[in-house]
Amino acid sequence: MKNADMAGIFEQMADFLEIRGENPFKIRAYRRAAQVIEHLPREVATMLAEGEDLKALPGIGEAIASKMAELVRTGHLVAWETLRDSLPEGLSTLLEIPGIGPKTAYRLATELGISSVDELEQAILEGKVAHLFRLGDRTAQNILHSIRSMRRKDQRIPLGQALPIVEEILSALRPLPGVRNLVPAGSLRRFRETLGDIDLMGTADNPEAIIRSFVSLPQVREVLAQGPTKASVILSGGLQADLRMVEHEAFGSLLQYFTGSRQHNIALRTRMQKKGLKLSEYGITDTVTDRLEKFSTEEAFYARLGLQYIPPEIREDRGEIDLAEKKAIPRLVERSDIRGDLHVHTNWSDGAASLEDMARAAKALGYQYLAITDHSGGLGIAGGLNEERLLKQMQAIRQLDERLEGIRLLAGIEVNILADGRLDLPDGILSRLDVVVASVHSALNQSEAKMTRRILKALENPHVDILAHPTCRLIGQREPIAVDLEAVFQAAAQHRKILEINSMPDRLDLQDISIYRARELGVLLAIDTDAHRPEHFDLVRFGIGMARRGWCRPAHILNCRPLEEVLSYLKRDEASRRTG
DNA sequence: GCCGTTTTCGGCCCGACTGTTTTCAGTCG
Repeated sequence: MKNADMAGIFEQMADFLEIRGENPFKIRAYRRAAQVIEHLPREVATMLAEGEDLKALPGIGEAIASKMAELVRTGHLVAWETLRDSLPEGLSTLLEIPGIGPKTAYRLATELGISSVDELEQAILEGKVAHLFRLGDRTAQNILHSIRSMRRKDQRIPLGQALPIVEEILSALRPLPGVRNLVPAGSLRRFRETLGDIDLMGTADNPEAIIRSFVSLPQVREVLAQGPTKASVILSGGLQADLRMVEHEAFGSLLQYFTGSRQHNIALRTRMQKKGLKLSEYGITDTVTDRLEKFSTEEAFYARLGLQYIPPEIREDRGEIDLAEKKAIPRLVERSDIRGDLHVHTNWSDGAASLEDMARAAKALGYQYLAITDHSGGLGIAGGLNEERLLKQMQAIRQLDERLEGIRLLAGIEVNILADGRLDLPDGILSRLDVVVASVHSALNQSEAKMTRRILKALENPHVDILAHPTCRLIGQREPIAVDLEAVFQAAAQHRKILEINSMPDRLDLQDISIYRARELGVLLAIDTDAHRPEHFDLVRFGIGMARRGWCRPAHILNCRPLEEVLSYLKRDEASRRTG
């Protein structure tokens, strides 16, 4: 049983209990547990096998810990099955419709016998829903509307698709007269890999005018709601975007509130409640004097709570509040820490730009070094390099490197890991390169055991330096390969290999919780772009976002180190392999 | 169901909006 499945079951437990009108705090406990499990950096099954006490996890007590153990041991949860069987069928499906909560779902199921979205649609059209007590025609039409818009769009979209849209909107609104602040909040600001909607926050002298401009942007397909300080719209891609404007003085608490995460805010408010402080988007209220204090910046807001500033990417209620109290939040990696890129392509293989163009683009960014790592040729990847062409390219790289001032070019390769774990270039030529990036591009459907052996074998090769996009996932398109990541991390730590954080927005691979775990195990990481054209260098911000979500400091990232240290790491690595 | 520098029992985050209502339940973020 994987963590994601287990989290799903506890989430459903919460839904079922809510439908049955159980204690709301019990329900919340199950939801919290589901969140915690979903974001664990290790599999629960592994933790149990190693004799760890699940009750040590936040939000997990006696009852839920034993249910988790039951799931791992038997693959079943009797309590969940009993609950499910006690309720009408199809309730979970109805709950997925926005605007339908547990109460409404239960009444639709029991009073009208509805068990699917199609049946619900039919019932609305026949006017049955509008006749239920406390549900009028208006509500019925709204439900119908959400059913139809739900069918139109896929739920969450990748960060990389959303960000350009957001930036377009921001650059249209920011120059308007009177605008003082305008920024994204929500999961976008926290750099979550997918988004359900877009939240924008702002302050302006004339908020209503900004709202009006927002709803009349060309990207807006439909206006869901529009008031003097808030509007919700559907963009042409089907994505929902909300804009909220507040007074300048309250911007800090607004931004904090809507950046979330929900779990972080709940933890924060619970804690401050005990100190007599009530937190909201308007500010902080002293519950004794009932006086509201406003904050124009997030920094001031956290400071008033006696906390160090907490970067948005780690606001997930995973211990950051305790650390902020002790002023011990780590200094997370930033873009300005990045000194080079160790995985890029050129038109020698499937890239779009020449060696020189890529090199100059990297230099323009102030990078100290750039590794050229085109594809190896064995597997039909467009223009992959065979041994002969690789030798020619090495020569071209060395020549260009001599000619170019201010940046060091490293000769490398992205070599395929074949189905049996061998590489598709011989050791002889790999040993002459500055850096060897290895990755899986074929036979993606292997069993977990086979795939794990395959990758471990590649990591045992003394010439391999970096394992690129370790799970091979494409967000929303291709599932990650089946692989025992814990074993990969341990092998990487043992052989002192580097794991990649691939910045391509549709990859983001490793993902945040894996980065967290790899770092914990002492694995060195590299934030690479896998750039295929100069503009791709900018994508590094996505990799940085992931690394920050994994609590990485610059010390955890190889390409935050200066050239000499990178070279000596790669070389020392080789020396240690020879002796070992 | 979880949790504890007020507590092993008695609490548990906060506010807005909507639609249906003459005071509020349900849903959402």
